[in-house]
Amino acid sequence: MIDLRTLREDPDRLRASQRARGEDDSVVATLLDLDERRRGALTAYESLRAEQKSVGKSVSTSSGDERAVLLARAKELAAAVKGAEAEAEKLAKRLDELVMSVPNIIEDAPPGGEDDYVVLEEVGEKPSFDFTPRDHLELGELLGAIDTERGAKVSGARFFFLTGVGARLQLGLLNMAMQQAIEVGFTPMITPVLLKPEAMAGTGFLGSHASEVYRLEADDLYLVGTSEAPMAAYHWNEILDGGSLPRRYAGWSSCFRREAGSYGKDTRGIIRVHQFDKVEMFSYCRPEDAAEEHQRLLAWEKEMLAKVELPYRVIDTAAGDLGSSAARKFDCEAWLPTQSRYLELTSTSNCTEFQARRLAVRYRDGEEKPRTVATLNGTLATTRWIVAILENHQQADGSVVVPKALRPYVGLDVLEPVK
RNA sequence: GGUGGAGUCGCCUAGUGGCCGAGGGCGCACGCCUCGAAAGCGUGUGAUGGGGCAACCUAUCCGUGGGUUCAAAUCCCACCUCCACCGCCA
Repeated sequence: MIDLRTLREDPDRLRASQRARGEDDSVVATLLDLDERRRGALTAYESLRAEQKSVGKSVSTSSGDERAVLLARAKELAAAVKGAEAEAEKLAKRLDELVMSVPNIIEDAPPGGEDDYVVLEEVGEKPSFDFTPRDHLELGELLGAIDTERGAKVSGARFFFLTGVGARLQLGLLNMAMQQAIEVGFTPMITPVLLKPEAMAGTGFLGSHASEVYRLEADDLYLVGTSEAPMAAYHWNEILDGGSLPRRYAGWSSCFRREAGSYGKDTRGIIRVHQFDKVEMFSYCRPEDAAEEHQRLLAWEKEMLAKVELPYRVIDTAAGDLGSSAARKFDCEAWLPTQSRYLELTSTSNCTEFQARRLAVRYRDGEEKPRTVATLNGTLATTRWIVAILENHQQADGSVVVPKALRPYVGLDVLEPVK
């Protein structure tokens, strides 16, 4: 959620951000008005309550007629306090709901919608084949690595089995990601994948993306779409020691997505699936360090992409295409030879204090007042990477060369067809 | 799933309707004492919202949410978490 104090001091910043996202900027005026009325109602309630407390006190020390008079007055006040409190709460609730619906204030993201991204960099060379390249599913079946047919039989569309070298490839890839993270000081984590409603709502995943989330009705729990959610909620309602920042976690989890509304899109293979595995970086840091931390996360993503020797580009996502928590987002997209397009492999977001404010994650230096931390996240590896690895490193006979850095983790230099 | 017990300020604990506007201890900070330190003594000690240039003032917070009452840490209801035991189970 955005900070009301910042809003009061500099409402134009939010107006500009809303416009860049292509959203309504009149919400600012509504917010300011509601905020003022709420503060007025709060003051009114507080003075009534103070009087009620002092009159109540004197009831206990008085007797006889005096006591009867005071008691009558106290009863009046009790009713008035109740009314004033209800009014203040009503306004606070309305303000709260409105504040929660406002997305984060962007930081330097290019204005516009989905297609208005800016390409920051292109890395590596797209492969050229002297044969007709096979797509990842054809390769996966040839290698005995991917079984979508049985995935569909057992669980339905957009489910799959990783078998044999497919399973080995994923384990190797994610292990390599974990190892890299550990080497630069991340705390490795294996997180819960079921979250309570409050935790899920706190991380912002029940907003506009609520229909993407699986819910277990009988237990009132949600399946996470990314370990960002449990890692963000990890320090929920805590005050961290300022000296411990930045705190970096690398979470390994399965991720679950309903993919509602994506019917007919990426239906072949394992590009868009209901369940996959991911190693995610998550960082808690001081707000003034967040932009720099964002660059670090991006650099670590690029390091991973270099290790698997994929051609890719880095894009600066446009404001209108950011999630509600993100102030800025960089995606790394690998080249997909058989579709002649780029496919998102990583995504790193700077959520500034937006996510942490809602979850009340703060830090303190010495005797100073607690301040809200900034949170950031970024992808280190996912199941989807297998798609790009298979396609880019394939050979004419259907075998796939394992990138050098990955070999020790997979235990194979080349994946050979099994049929 | 069942039964019983417990949740109070960073930690331990007092607290059975108004003297709790939460007491004490530990810890921590500052001061006194000391050549210096320890011990001892004294003072202070959280979060959040609102008001104020500020010192400060004010409201809320005793697991959470409701309720009773002029008044709730205290009484009532529901829920959550932890502990113990029983049952079931990978």
